[in-house]
Amino acid sequence: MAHGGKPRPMKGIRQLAEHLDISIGTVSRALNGKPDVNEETRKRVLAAAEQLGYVANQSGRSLRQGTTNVIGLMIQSSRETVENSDNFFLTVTGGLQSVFSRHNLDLIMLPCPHDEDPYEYLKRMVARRIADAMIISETQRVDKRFDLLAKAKIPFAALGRSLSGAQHPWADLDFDGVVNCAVDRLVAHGHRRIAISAPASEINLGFVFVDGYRHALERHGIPYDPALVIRAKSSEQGGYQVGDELLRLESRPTAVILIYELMAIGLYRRVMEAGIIPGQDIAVVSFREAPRAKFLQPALTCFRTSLHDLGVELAEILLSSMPAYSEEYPRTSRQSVWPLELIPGESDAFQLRPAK
Amino acid sequence: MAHGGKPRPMKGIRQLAEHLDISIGTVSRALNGKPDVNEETRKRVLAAAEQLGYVANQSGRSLRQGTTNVIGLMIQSSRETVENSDNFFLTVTGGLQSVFSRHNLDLIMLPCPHDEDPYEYLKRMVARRIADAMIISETQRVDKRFDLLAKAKIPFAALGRSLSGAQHPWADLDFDGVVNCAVDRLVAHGHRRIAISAPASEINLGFVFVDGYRHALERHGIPYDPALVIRAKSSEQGGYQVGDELLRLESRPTAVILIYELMAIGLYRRVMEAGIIPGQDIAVVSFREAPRAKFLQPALTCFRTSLHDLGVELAEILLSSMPAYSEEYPRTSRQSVWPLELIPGESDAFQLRPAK
DNA sequence: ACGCGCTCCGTAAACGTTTACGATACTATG
DNA sequence: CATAGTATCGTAAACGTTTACGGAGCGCGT
Repeated sequence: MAHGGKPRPMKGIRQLAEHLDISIGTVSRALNGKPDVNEETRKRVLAAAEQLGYVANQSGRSLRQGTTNVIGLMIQSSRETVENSDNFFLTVTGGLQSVFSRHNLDLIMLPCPHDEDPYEYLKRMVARRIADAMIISETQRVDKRFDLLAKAKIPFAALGRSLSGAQHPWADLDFDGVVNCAVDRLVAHGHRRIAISAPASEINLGFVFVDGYRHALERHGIPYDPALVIRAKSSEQGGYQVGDELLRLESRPTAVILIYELMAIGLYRRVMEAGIIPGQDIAVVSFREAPRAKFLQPALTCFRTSLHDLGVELAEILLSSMPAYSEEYPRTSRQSVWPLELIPGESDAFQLRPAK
Repeated sequence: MAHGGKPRPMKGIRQLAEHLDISIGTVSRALNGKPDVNEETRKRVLAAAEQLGYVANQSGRSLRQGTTNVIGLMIQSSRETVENSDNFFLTVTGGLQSVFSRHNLDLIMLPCPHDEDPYEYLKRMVARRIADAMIISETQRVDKRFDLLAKAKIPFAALGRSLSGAQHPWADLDFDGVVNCAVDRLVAHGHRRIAISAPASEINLGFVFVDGYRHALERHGIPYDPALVIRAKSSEQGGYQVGDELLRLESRPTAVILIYELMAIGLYRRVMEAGIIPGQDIAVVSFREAPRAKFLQPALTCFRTSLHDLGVELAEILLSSMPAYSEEYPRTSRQSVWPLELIPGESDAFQLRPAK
């Protein structure tokens, strides 16, 4: 019988067992839904735990069963990211959690400090066994983190495709599709000289984007001109810089593909300073709609997708490669390119005059 | 002697001890910098640990000493946040980490899912003892989380001031100062009818901002008109909406104070659609410079601060309220208002004609 | 009466650390 | 030489769980 104890915080499963006059083994089994426990006593245990606010100590639990029920999402708060990701991660995180929460898995974000090597940071986190599985982002062209995780035998998936080594699980946006669609569209409007902006080529994204661009051009029999590839930051500032570079080119392109919509703000500004009007003198198409640039004039033609759903996809890919959940998420492939939808605007709506 | 073992991953401190032919107690003491261990053996232990890649299992450690060496930063990825915080958190996080890392404390971000009650989420995290201390953000006017943390006796600090209950530790931006400065400036330019935008008043920020605004007006003998307080989201969209509301007012304000710089993009757009030119027909001043709006025309008068340094301040406040670190961070006050710097632009640079 | 299977529960051993305590060897002191 | 003090280390007990194992009670068929 309860000896008048008020619901003060529990000290452990032992107290809860004493309170109920049963053994701690039974209490544990009752709480964890094990089969060999009377339904009657299970109810009593659950009720008492609820009332006394008992929650199993995570350290004890993980120590015993070697599992933390936590998924880690590593992000680099690099200057680049901080400036351009405009809550990319928070949005994807929502999708991830909607899946993980079904399995009582908690997601934590692990922000790697600016001044620490991402590899060392991840190594530390892995060694501490802070999470059962890891999601890494902002993958580099060659990224040692893949080997680290593989060697440590910890399940993982990448947000952003991997080119390094084996067939690691990842989900990524369909850069190829976007670039293909953009080039097709521009060519159909009469453009032949099409510039493109991309981040540094060590970053996977920077490589893949330009690669797709080159192939798309080839399909149309347009020669690839490296001078038209402009490396810039994915920010308004970067867009301004892209504008600068465009104006500096001897034979100015008639169209430009941006990798990040915010850049359009800076680009518009720069070219308009030079008396060039977007959507009239130069066509602009951009990847990945940010809600930011909605107010641009003329309206920007861009590609949109649900980052939330991308998170869902990535979560399922990760779970499918975790032994404890793999049978629940059977997959034929653990790589996924996520489609985007074209949002036509006015910024590329004009037909180029055939006259040079 | 090492019996030819290649540096494969360690299984525990026991193996490391066997490898070195000393007891696990000594190994533990050596690794943790305890005094009663020979400097010679300490070196050997450290070297072996480094070579074999041994890192103490966090679960075992926390179980024993009841501490995790982790600080949790809870964020709500609410729609509001996702849309407007533009990496506010990631930037502050950098400052937090720069302090925590000096004490081998790791920061993890705990994103509360949209569909979960923040209070319940925090309760779960606290019960799991996932972190030694907590930082909460986006505090509400009355926020039960403060009581929860206080009752659980877990050290915490808030990013955003608290109005609920006792004197909890927090750091926050100096909204009062900003609003005062903005109103002073506008009044000096001849404005008397000044509108302001703010988020919903349940959010502390929404309340504090408007409160400061009212007091500033009173100082100048200008009556407070509730109709001039426009509640809107802190996004371009919200700015557009603010423009709408302004145009709808019978006696149109000659100036407006925005709470978030991005809103200016939408606001500019809306009022210009109505033929009203910012910085000429209406004065605009905004709080908290986002790097986003740098390209606005006319340049926006706004207030800037270092969110990184705000993070540093917040970290020190938190540590000062943790018994293990308090002597290292002595403070007279655990509440801190963080100053901002005025960045004059052209958007409020005109003198209002005295004629009505 | 006996054995068997089933349901339910208690016991105790792990999991990997840290740390209080005691043991040992050595040095200094009388 | 005896003793006290110091430096260094080993031993074992915790920390809070989960879970393999076995035991008690019961019903049932032979």
